[in-house]
Amino acid sequence: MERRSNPMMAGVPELLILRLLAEREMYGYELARSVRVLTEDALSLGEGVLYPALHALEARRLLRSRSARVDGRVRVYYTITSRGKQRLTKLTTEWRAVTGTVDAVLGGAGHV
Amino acid sequence: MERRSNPMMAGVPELLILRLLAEREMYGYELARSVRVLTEDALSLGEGVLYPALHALEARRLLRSRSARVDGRVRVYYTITSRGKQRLTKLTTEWRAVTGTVDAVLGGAGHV
DNA sequence: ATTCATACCTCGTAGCGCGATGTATGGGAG
DNA sequence: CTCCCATACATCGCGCTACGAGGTATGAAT
Repeated sequence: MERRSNPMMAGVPELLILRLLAEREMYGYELARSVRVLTEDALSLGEGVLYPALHALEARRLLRSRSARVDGRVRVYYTITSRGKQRLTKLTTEWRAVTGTVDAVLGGAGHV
Repeated sequence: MERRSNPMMAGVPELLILRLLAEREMYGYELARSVRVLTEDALSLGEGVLYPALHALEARRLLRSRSARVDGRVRVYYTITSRGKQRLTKLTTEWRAVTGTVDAVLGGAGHV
Protein backbone atom coordinates (compact mmCIF):
# COMPACT_ATOMS: atom_id res chain seq x y z
CA MET A 1 0.00 0.00 0.00
CA GLU A 2 2.96 2.32 -0.21
CA ARG A 3 1.98 4.75 -2.90
CA ARG A 4 4.86 7.21 -2.65
CA SER A 5 6.90 7.41 -5.79
CA ASN A 6 8.77 10.71 -5.57
CA PRO A 7 8.20 12.77 -8.71
CA MET A 8 11.66 14.30 -8.34
CA MET A 9 13.09 11.05 -9.66
CA ALA A 10 11.73 11.83 -13.12
CA GLY A 11 14.52 11.72 -15.67
CA VAL A 12 17.05 10.55 -13.12
CA PRO A 13 17.15 6.85 -14.09
CA GLU A 14 18.02 7.62 -17.71
CA LEU A 15 20.71 10.03 -16.60
CA LEU A 16 22.27 7.60 -14.13
CA ILE A 17 22.20 4.67 -16.51
CA LEU A 18 23.90 6.62 -19.28
CA ARG A 19 26.43 8.06 -16.86
CA LEU A 20 27.41 4.70 -15.36
CA LEU A 21 27.60 2.97 -18.72
CA ALA A 22 29.79 5.80 -20.01
CA GLU A 23 32.28 4.52 -17.46
CA ARG A 24 32.20 0.86 -18.41
CA GLU A 25 30.04 -1.93 -19.78
CA MET A 26 27.64 -3.36 -17.20
CA TYR A 27 24.66 -5.71 -16.94
CA GLY A 28 21.31 -4.74 -15.49
CA TYR A 29 21.53 -6.22 -12.04
CA GLU A 30 25.00 -4.76 -11.71
CA LEU A 31 23.68 -1.29 -12.52
CA ALA A 32 21.08 -1.58 -9.78
CA ARG A 33 23.70 -2.63 -7.28
CA SER A 34 26.10 0.12 -8.39
CA VAL A 35 23.52 2.81 -7.81
CA ARG A 36 22.76 1.46 -4.36
CA VAL A 37 26.43 1.35 -3.46
CA LEU A 38 27.48 4.63 -5.06
CA THR A 39 24.65 6.57 -3.45
CA GLU A 40 24.76 4.65 -0.18
CA ASP A 41 21.11 3.70 -0.60
CA ALA A 42 20.06 7.31 -1.05
CA LEU A 43 18.79 6.38 -4.50
CA SER A 44 17.56 3.05 -5.74
CA LEU A 45 17.09 1.92 -9.29
CA GLY A 46 14.30 -0.61 -8.86
CA GLU A 47 13.79 -3.40 -11.37
CA GLY A 48 10.43 -2.02 -12.45
CA VAL A 49 12.29 1.10 -13.52
CA LEU A 50 15.61 -0.32 -14.62
CA TYR A 51 14.66 -2.96 -17.18
CA PRO A 52 12.00 -0.99 -19.03
CA ALA A 53 14.42 1.95 -19.12
CA LEU A 54 17.21 -0.20 -20.57
CA HIS A 55 14.90 -1.56 -23.27
CA ALA A 56 13.68 1.92 -24.16
CA LEU A 57 17.24 3.26 -24.29
CA GLU A 58 18.31 0.43 -26.53
CA ALA A 59 15.30 0.95 -28.81
CA ARG A 60 16.39 4.57 -29.15
CA ARG A 61 19.90 3.35 -30.00
CA LEU A 62 21.50 5.05 -27.05
CA LEU A 63 22.64 1.66 -25.79
CA ARG A 64 23.67 -1.61 -27.38
CA SER A 65 23.41 -5.01 -25.68
CA ARG A 66 24.95 -8.46 -25.80
CA SER A 67 23.93 -11.57 -23.91
CA ALA A 68 26.38 -13.80 -22.13
CA ARG A 69 26.07 -16.92 -20.01
CA VAL A 70 28.11 -16.58 -16.84
CA ASP A 71 28.11 -19.34 -14.19
CA GLY A 72 24.97 -20.80 -15.69
CA ARG A 73 23.08 -17.50 -15.49
CA VAL A 74 22.24 -15.29 -18.41
CA ARG A 75 23.41 -11.71 -18.22
CA VAL A 76 22.61 -8.89 -20.61
CA TYR A 77 25.54 -6.51 -20.90
CA TYR A 78 24.92 -2.95 -22.04
CA THR A 79 27.29 -0.55 -23.75
CA ILE A 80 26.70 3.13 -24.44
CA THR A 81 26.72 4.19 -28.10
CA SER A 82 28.05 7.45 -29.49
CA ARG A 83 24.48 8.69 -29.75
CA GLY A 84 24.12 7.73 -26.11
CA LYS A 85 27.14 9.80 -25.21
CA GLN A 86 25.70 12.79 -27.01
CA ARG A 87 22.44 12.29 -25.20
CA LEU A 88 24.30 12.08 -21.88
CA THR A 89 26.05 15.37 -22.55
CA LYS A 90 22.78 17.04 -23.44
CA LEU A 91 20.94 15.61 -20.44
CA THR A 92 23.74 16.60 -18.08
CA THR A 93 23.67 20.17 -19.34
CA GLU A 94 19.89 20.29 -18.95
CA TRP A 95 20.16 18.79 -15.49
CA ARG A 96 22.63 21.44 -14.36
CA ALA A 97 20.52 24.20 -15.89
CA VAL A 98 17.29 23.12 -14.22
CA THR A 99 18.73 22.30 -10.81
CA GLY A 100 20.90 25.40 -10.85
CA THR A 101 17.95 27.62 -11.63
CA VAL A 102 15.74 26.01 -9.01
CA ASP A 103 18.51 26.28 -6.43
CA ALA A 104 18.81 29.97 -7.23
CA VAL A 105 15.12 30.50 -6.55
CA LEU A 106 15.25 28.39 -3.38
CA GLY A 107 18.25 30.32 -2.13
CA GLY A 108 17.97 33.87 -3.36
CA ALA A 109 14.55 34.65 -2.09
CA GLY A 110 13.16 38.13 -1.79
CA HIS A 111 15.39 40.26 -3.97
CA VAL A 112 12.96 40.91 -6.83
CA MET B 1 3.10 19.81 -32.30
CA GLU B 2 5.80 20.24 -29.74
CA ARG B 3 5.47 17.21 -27.58
CA ARG B 4 8.54 17.64 -25.39
CA SER B 5 7.70 18.29 -21.78
CA ASN B 6 10.95 17.72 -19.94
CA PRO B 7 10.56 15.06 -17.26
CA MET B 8 13.09 16.87 -15.10
CA MET B 9 10.43 19.42 -14.31
CA ALA B 10 8.55 16.88 -12.20
CA GLY B 11 8.01 18.21 -8.70
CA VAL B 12 9.47 21.60 -9.58
CA PRO B 13 6.21 23.54 -9.95
CA GLU B 14 5.01 22.60 -6.48
CA LEU B 15 8.37 23.51 -5.01
CA LEU B 16 8.54 26.88 -6.75
CA ILE B 17 4.96 27.83 -5.91
CA LEU B 18 5.43 27.05 -2.23
CA ARG B 19 8.75 28.82 -2.14
CA LEU B 20 7.50 32.01 -3.77
CA LEU B 21 4.37 32.13 -1.66
CA ALA B 22 6.47 31.66 1.46
CA GLU B 23 7.90 35.06 0.55
CA ARG B 24 4.61 36.89 0.08
CA GLU B 25 0.99 36.52 -0.99
CA MET B 26 0.58 36.42 -4.78
CA TYR B 27 -2.05 35.72 -7.40
CA GLY B 28 -1.71 33.13 -10.13
CA TYR B 29 -0.74 35.24 -13.06
CA GLU B 30 1.77 37.03 -10.87
CA LEU B 31 3.38 33.73 -9.93
CA ALA B 32 3.82 32.83 -13.58
CA ARG B 33 5.43 36.19 -14.28
CA SER B 34 7.65 35.97 -11.22
CA VAL B 35 9.06 32.62 -12.30
CA ARG B 36 9.80 33.96 -15.77
CA VAL B 37 11.52 37.03 -14.38
CA LEU B 38 13.38 35.33 -11.53
CA THR B 39 14.74 32.58 -13.76
CA GLU B 40 15.24 34.84 -16.77
CA ASP B 41 13.03 32.58 -18.86
CA ALA B 42 15.05 29.51 -17.99
CA LEU B 43 11.94 28.04 -16.42
CA SER B 44 8.33 28.73 -17.22
CA LEU B 45 5.28 27.94 -15.16
CA GLY B 46 2.66 27.55 -17.88
CA GLU B 47 -1.00 28.09 -17.11
CA GLY B 48 -1.83 24.45 -17.81
CA VAL B 49 0.52 23.59 -14.97
CA LEU B 50 0.04 26.54 -12.66
CA TYR B 51 -3.72 26.63 -12.10
CA PRO B 52 -4.28 22.90 -11.61
CA ALA B 53 -1.30 22.90 -9.24
CA LEU B 54 -2.72 25.79 -7.22
CA HIS B 55 -6.09 24.07 -6.91
CA ALA B 56 -4.49 20.80 -5.85
CA LEU B 57 -2.30 22.58 -3.31
CA GLU B 58 -5.29 24.37 -1.86
CA ALA B 59 -7.28 21.14 -1.72
CA ARG B 60 -4.43 19.67 0.31
CA ARG B 61 -4.57 22.71 2.58
CA LEU B 62 -1.05 23.80 1.80
CA LEU B 63 -2.42 27.08 0.44
CA ARG B 64 -5.38 29.28 1.20
CA SER B 65 -6.99 31.66 -1.29
CA ARG B 66 -9.07 34.82 -1.38
CA SER B 67 -10.63 36.54 -4.38
CA ALA B 68 -10.38 40.24 -4.99
CA ARG B 69 -11.58 42.54 -7.75
CA VAL B 70 -8.78 44.84 -8.86
CA ASP B 71 -9.33 47.34 -11.70
CA GLY B 72 -12.36 45.41 -12.87
CA ARG B 73 -10.47 42.11 -13.06
CA VAL B 74 -10.82 39.25 -10.64
CA ARG B 75 -7.66 38.01 -9.01
CA VAL B 76 -7.22 34.97 -6.79
CA TYR B 77 -4.61 35.60 -4.15
CA TYR B 78 -2.85 32.66 -2.54
CA THR B 79 -1.23 32.45 0.87
CA ILE B 80 0.87 29.60 2.20
CA THR B 81 -0.43 27.83 5.31
CA SER B 82 1.64 26.45 8.15
CA ARG B 83 1.15 22.97 6.69
CA GLY B 84 2.41 24.42 3.41
CA LYS B 85 5.52 25.71 5.12
CA GLN B 86 6.17 22.31 6.61
CA ARG B 87 5.71 20.77 3.20
CA LEU B 88 8.10 23.30 1.69
CA THR B 89 10.77 22.43 4.23
CA LYS B 90 10.34 18.74 3.56
CA LEU B 91 10.38 19.16 -0.21
CA THR B 92 13.44 21.39 -0.09
CA THR B 93 15.33 18.83 1.97
CA GLU B 94 14.33 16.09 -0.46
CA TRP B 95 15.30 18.25 -3.40
CA ARG B 96 18.77 18.87 -2.00
CA ALA B 97 19.21 15.20 -1.18
CA VAL B 98 18.24 13.98 -4.63
CA THR B 99 20.11 16.60 -6.64
CA GLY B 100 23.13 16.34 -4.38
CA THR B 101 23.29 12.58 -4.79
CA VAL B 102 22.84 12.73 -8.55
CA ASP B 103 25.49 15.43 -8.81
CA ALA B 104 27.86 13.21 -6.87
CA VAL B 105 27.36 10.38 -9.35
CA LEU B 106 27.67 12.72 -12.32
CA GLY B 107 30.87 14.18 -10.96
CA GLY B 108 32.68 11.46 -9.08
CA ALA B 109 32.81 8.88 -11.76
CA GLY B 110 34.97 5.82 -11.61
CA HIS B 111 36.15 5.59 -8.05
CA VAL B 112 34.16 2.52 -7.05
C1' DA C 1 -13.10 47.83 -34.35
C1' DT C 2 -9.30 45.09 -33.50
C1' DT C 3 -5.62 43.57 -31.00
C1' DC C 4 -3.04 42.93 -26.90
C1' DA C 5 -2.17 42.11 -21.99
C1' DT C 6 -4.33 40.66 -17.99
C1' DA C 7 -6.55 36.92 -15.46
C1' DC C 8 -8.95 33.01 -14.66
C1' DC C 9 -10.06 28.07 -16.00
C1' DT C 10 -10.27 22.80 -17.93
C1' DC C 11 -9.44 18.86 -20.82
C1' DG C 12 -6.79 15.19 -23.05
C1' DT C 13 -2.54 13.20 -23.97
C1' DA C 14 1.68 11.41 -23.05
C1' DG C 15 5.35 10.21 -20.26
C1' DC C 16 7.40 8.09 -16.30
C1' DG C 17 8.31 5.89 -11.77
C1' DC C 18 7.37 2.03 -9.23
C1' DG C 19 5.32 -1.81 -6.63
C1' DA C 20 3.80 -6.29 -7.56
C1' DT C 21 4.42 -10.31 -9.76
C1' DG C 22 6.50 -13.93 -12.53
C1' DT C 23 10.29 -17.15 -14.26
C1' DA C 24 14.62 -19.52 -13.79
C1' DT C 25 19.31 -20.84 -11.90
C1' DG C 26 23.14 -21.65 -8.48
C1' DG C 27 24.71 -22.09 -3.81
C1' DG C 28 24.41 -22.78 1.00
C1' DA C 29 21.94 -24.13 5.30
C1' DG C 30 19.32 -27.44 7.70
C1' DC D 1 17.45 -33.73 -0.15
C1' DT D 2 14.81 -29.79 0.46
C1' DC D 3 14.22 -25.05 1.33
C1' DC D 4 15.46 -20.49 0.92
C1' DC D 5 18.14 -16.75 -0.58
C1' DA D 6 20.76 -14.10 -3.99
C1' DT D 7 21.27 -13.61 -8.71
C1' DA D 8 19.26 -12.14 -13.09
C1' DC D 9 16.02 -11.37 -16.31
C1' DA D 10 11.25 -9.57 -17.49
C1' DT D 11 6.19 -7.33 -17.77
C1' DC D 12 1.91 -5.15 -16.23
C1' DG D 13 -1.01 -1.71 -14.42
C1' DC D 14 -1.68 2.18 -11.40
C1' DG D 15 -1.25 6.77 -10.47
C1' DC D 16 0.86 10.98 -10.76
C1' DT D 17 2.41 14.95 -13.37
C1' DA D 18 3.61 18.29 -16.91
C1' DC D 19 1.85 20.72 -20.64
C1' DG D 20 -0.16 22.32 -25.02
C1' DA D 21 -4.46 23.69 -26.67
C1' DG D 22 -8.51 25.74 -26.10
C1' DG D 23 -12.08 28.60 -23.69
C1' DT D 24 -14.11 32.97 -21.17
C1' DA D 25 -13.95 37.72 -19.85
C1' DT D 26 -12.20 42.56 -19.00
C1' DG D 27 -9.50 46.92 -19.72
C1' DA D 28 -6.40 49.65 -22.46
C1' DA D 29 -4.33 51.02 -26.51
C1' DT D 30 -4.19 51.44 -31.76
